[in-house]
Amino acid sequence: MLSAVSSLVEVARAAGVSVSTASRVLTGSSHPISAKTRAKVIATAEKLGYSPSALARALVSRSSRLIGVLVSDIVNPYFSVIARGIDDVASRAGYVTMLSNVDRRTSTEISRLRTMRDYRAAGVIIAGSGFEADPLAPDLAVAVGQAKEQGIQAVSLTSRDLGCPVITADNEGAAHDVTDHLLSLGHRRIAFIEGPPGMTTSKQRRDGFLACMNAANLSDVARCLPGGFDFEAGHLAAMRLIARPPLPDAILAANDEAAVGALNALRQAGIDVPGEISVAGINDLRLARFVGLTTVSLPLYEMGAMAAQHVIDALPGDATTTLLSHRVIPRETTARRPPG
Amino acid sequence: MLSAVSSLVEVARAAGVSVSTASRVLTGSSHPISAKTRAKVIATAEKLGYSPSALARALVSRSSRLIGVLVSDIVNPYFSVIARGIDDVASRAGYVTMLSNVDRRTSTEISRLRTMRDYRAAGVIIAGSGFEADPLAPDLAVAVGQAKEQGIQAVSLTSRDLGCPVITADNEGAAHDVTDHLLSLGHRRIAFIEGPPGMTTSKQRRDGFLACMNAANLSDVARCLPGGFDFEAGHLAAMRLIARPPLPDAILAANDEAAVGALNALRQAGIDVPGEISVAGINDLRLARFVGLTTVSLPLYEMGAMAAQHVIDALPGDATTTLLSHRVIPRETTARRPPG
DNA sequence: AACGGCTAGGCAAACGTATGCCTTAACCGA
DNA sequence: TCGGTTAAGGCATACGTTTGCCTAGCCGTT
Repeated sequence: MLSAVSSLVEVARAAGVSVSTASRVLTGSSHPISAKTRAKVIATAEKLGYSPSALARALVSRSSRLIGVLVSDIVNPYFSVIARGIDDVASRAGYVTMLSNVDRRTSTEISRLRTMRDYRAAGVIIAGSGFEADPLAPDLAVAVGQAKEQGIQAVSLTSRDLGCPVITADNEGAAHDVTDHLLSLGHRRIAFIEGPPGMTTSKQRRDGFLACMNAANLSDVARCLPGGFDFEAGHLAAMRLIARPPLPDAILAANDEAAVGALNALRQAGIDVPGEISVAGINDLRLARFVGLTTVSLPLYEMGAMAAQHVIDALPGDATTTLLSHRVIPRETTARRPPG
Repeated sequence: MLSAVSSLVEVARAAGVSVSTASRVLTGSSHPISAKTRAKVIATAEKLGYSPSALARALVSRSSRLIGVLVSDIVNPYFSVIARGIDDVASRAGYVTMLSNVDRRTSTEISRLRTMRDYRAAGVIIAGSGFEADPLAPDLAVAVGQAKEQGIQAVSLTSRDLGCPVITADNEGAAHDVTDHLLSLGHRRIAFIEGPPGMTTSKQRRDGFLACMNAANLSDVARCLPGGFDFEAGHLAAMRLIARPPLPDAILAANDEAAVGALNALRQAGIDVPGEISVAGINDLRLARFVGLTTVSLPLYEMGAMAAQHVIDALPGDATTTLLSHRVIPRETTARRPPG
């Protein structure tokens, strides 16, 4: 209470024991300590408001309880749900997360990864957006390699080839299944609003869509439009569809936000959803529930949780890929195709 | 590249200099070093993939570049925007943020604060939800006091009495101004859907609403309904209003999410917004733009940025309160009151 | 009586870095 | 020639822990 900062040394002195004894009491070591001494040390530590230096601990034990988390943008609900999953299992295990926003910039990703390394993080979870085609991508892989060499666990949440285990959603399957849902409602001419070009996730979702359409022998009426992962992109893409009739039977957007943007454009144009056209998205963010959007729920929280658990358990598994399952959530923006 | 982990000692040896010289080169100390030696050290460090231990640095310099951030729930956009503001200025200054979700539980808040202290954070930014009436609130203040004694900067983002500087939005003013906006559109009978009971923010927003109504001599037609900060709460509150006609002229919700919930209930009941009734919220989350909700924009990002800057600059200012300004954003859910 | 094992506790080294202080050499002006 | 300043670099200590190894006493066994 009096001293500005109290170290183990001070606690030991005040309790009349050696530093090692104090340490052993406070860490709950298996080394035998008399009940009396133990109580004395604990009481003294309490009284002095002792706070063990996690820094010193990490230094000597050569392992911190820090987990680095790299996301594109924490404001994006996609990433915040992942981050939440990570933090929940991390803090339950006594770990703390270092969060960093990298804004889809691989160079930033590399630099932040280096920072996490400097802090001797137990592990790093990379949930950046994953631009496969980025010329810096190999450098990132190198940085990941260096981290691993230093004993830092790395886990990727997008399936880029980073030389570390990947835990991710089955994006392709998700897109496939929601497409299938639209087909089961009788829709045939389906337009797909793509995600940002170059991103792994974008590609996987488009592949899923096309695979499903192909399997149904509908590849000739499948249509892909350039889009993006945000509201405006969806809005714009839908406007373009509206401008060149006839409208498709249904629109699938690579993303809930884009789907809502499309929804908005359609309704502004006086087009009834789902009366005249169905709309669906992917992700099942809270937003989707608000507007009643049909979508597919991705295991984002679980991805984060699992990745954190992987780091904490110091699991190996170098090139393993874990695919978590999804679920189509039908809501009010999709309906059976109207006759005619 | 070869050694699993390389320390300054190894770099020094490999470069044929002493540890202190290596240190001075790598930290850019003002101590004079010959250009040749400097180059040699830098090259060696590069070749060995040297990563300076931030832990050891922090230990010896007695100050880390870690900033603790306590939020209720990072998935809530309110907090993620704040967190983004923090991280942007933090990482630009070479700091890294430790994020922790405390779920409105003061006990968790205290425990996480302790963890941040153990890591000798340079500062802690407390953006928990702020339950004033919580019996543990004094304990939190004590924990903050201990942290400060240890040289840890503390900043609160809600105006609880924590004995540390407060940087916050003018919640009362925001509610006042958006109420005023509704009045200026001719509305008189306004219903306010409150936030969760016991929270500072809830109370301030209600106060702002009531103050504005009082000033307009309309306290007799001002009506407050219990609500909450989420979609369901707004939905429920609106349902109750619908069940007992007549409808008010307008509804102000303490929150965008609740406002959207109310909007949803009204439209489900076939009530035209803004034709028959106006609806407004507070916060101006992305969601508000999507649904065209009239709201008031709060400086959440700036709050975070400013708090981080405060920590980094190690500013004093014990009991100071900084109020950041807001702006009413009229959109499509409010309109002039229909005649009759 | 000698010895093994257990309990309780202390000593000191190590983790990786920063920095105050010292030494040496070179250089400059008087 | 000499004192003084400056450049360049090394030595050693400190930061706050953990932990392997050692000591001392005590008890029980043979």
